[in-house]
Amino acid sequence: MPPTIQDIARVAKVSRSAVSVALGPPSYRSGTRVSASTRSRIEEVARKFGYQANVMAKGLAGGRTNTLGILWSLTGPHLSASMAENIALRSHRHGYATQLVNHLCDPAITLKSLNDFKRRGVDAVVMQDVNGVLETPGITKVLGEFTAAVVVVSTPWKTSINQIHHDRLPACRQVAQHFAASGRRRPAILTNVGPNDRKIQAFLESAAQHSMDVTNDSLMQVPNRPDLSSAENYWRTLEEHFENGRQFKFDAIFCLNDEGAVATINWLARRGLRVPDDVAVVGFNDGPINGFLNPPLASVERRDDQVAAAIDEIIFSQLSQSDSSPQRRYIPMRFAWRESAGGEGGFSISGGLS
Amino acid sequence: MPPTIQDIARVAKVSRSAVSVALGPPSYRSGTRVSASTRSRIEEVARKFGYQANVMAKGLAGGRTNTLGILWSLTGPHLSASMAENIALRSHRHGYATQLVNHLCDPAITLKSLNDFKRRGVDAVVMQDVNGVLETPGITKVLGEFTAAVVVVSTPWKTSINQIHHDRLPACRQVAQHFAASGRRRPAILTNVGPNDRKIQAFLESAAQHSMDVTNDSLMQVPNRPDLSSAENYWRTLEEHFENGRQFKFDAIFCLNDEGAVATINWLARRGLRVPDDVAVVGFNDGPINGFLNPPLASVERRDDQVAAAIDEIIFSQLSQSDSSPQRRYIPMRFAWRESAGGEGGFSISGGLS
DNA sequence: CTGAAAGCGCTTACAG
DNA sequence: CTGAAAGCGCTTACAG
Repeated sequence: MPPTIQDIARVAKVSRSAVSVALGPPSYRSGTRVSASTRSRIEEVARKFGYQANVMAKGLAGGRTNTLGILWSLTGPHLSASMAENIALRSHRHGYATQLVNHLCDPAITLKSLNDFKRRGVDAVVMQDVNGVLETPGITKVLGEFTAAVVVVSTPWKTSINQIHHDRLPACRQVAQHFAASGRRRPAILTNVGPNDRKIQAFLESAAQHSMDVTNDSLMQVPNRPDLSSAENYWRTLEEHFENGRQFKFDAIFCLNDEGAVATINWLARRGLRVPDDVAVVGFNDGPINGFLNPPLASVERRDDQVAAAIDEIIFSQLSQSDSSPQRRYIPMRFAWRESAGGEGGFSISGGLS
Repeated sequence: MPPTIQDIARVAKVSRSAVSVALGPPSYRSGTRVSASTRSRIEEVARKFGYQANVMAKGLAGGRTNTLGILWSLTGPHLSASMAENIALRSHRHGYATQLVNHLCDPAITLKSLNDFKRRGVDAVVMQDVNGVLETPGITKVLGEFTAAVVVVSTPWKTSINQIHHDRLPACRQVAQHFAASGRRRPAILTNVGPNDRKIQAFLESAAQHSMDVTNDSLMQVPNRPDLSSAENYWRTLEEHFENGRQFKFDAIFCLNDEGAVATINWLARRGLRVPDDVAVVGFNDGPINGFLNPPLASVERRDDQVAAAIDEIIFSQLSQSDSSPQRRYIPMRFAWRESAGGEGGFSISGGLS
């Protein structure tokens, strides 16, 4: 029903191959060429017919499908979903469709999805490393089979695959520094362990270095309860931790997501503790309402837009050129001061870091 | 490199067509059949080889690609992104890949994307109607060309395409009823106009019916400022509206998203107005932290999970059977009471609605 | 019940 | 500089 390369060839009075070459990317011109005049004639006819190459045929015959595969963890606080959306939007601007897969941090799903991308002729892949999914055997090999591939990692990875190091640790240290610099003494960090171990360590080490009171109690573990929202989960964790009138002794809490921080502030309020006067609270991810909460919620800014821009740049430059020397980018998250953190903003941004 | 149908055929000592038929869905068996014994032999070989059909070849030859296209508006408050993610996850459970496109509420992009889905062999489509995107000429026709298609609409649509009516209006009326029943007299609704006109009307009409004071001022327009977050935008709108000491006279505000409601509460607090004592506030979308805000934020529950389940059911039943009589579902949003709305919960849910 | 053949719409060597 | 041909890996009539 839609016009094929055959139709264009007939009307333009050339062979099908001429059409293919004329309409394809410069790379098709290898060995074979079409004169500028026939080329523009072909383009004219194609435009008139509204010709769009059949993607499956192109892919099957060895050409590009103009498809980007996105392999992301979309569960949990919604920000990761908006990240995927950002990448998809940029991809479409380049004329690329996107296939979206939630790898759920599962190595088996990850590998299976990458192979599925191959069978589907996906040209390039961007994937997020979570929970060491990249350790999956064979993953480097299959990533290498795509025309372009980028991984977003929280820890540098020892391969030649393009990577963006989206570093959480400097921000964790900044939070500790800010607490110390603004006079807090008894810090705590509230999160689920496993994926967050390095953040926990960075925060607590930095807190200890600044002579704060770091004890075993400073880490309050939030269990994994996928049926609960983060807020609910944090709230219950605090309830369980301090039931039977057990003393709450902290003056600064770092929550590893904003929802949990909101719940924490609420919980503190019901205990008669004020934020930031009695307890400083900092969240993570810096959601768009943080500035309008009461008190405004300090957080860690992800800078996902920068990550998306870097992905865009790497993928589409390698997709258009044949030069594909491995690329590396570094994008650190950073502490975003607001009143809930206590003290003053300028303090930690300049003084605190100097 | 990966095994082809040819390889399987050779080892199983049958023809390629036999393999195709044996491994394909029941529909392939039309006219042609394979004995149970050869079939299981073929399946055995395929399993041993880890055979996965090449999707592009399948699609090109007229078969299914096991791909679902998702055409959604992903901008704005992040909830829509998590909706797309929900659909994608369900799709993968059925062995279907997903192509995600943000149609940005633009008719041209919508039509272009649907055609692109066709060229790519996408089997089924689910799309969200926003801003009357479905009015685009030719859209019914192209939707009909897919094996299955579902649209999610806020107003019933007069075609035979499968549709899910995700109705916002009952919830808007419930909010008005609740305000009236709990003694409020001067309601306002705060939102951008255009896409929300029918919600505004439902709210204000219902408020008037319950003898509240509805005036021209009751609608406070939030301008479209895509560079601002919703919270920021609502805040500024209130500032602009009541600058120069202009009197704030409302005792109940309905904000058409939660972020805006959070900003509104913050703005009221700075004016010395308490929620809900002086002003009742209700948001929209019922985000996961609403219950942990101070005061807990009443809202409108979208029930997106129900919508996703309905999409799943319709799409994949039509994809597996050839029966495809048009389906319709009705899923109303509903008012979710919390303290910011004033009065009492049971009140509006039972008494308020009776 | 099974196999040989044509064809889906492209790309890419390979001759001219 | 251009065209005829083979082939990508499948599905689906169509003969046997």
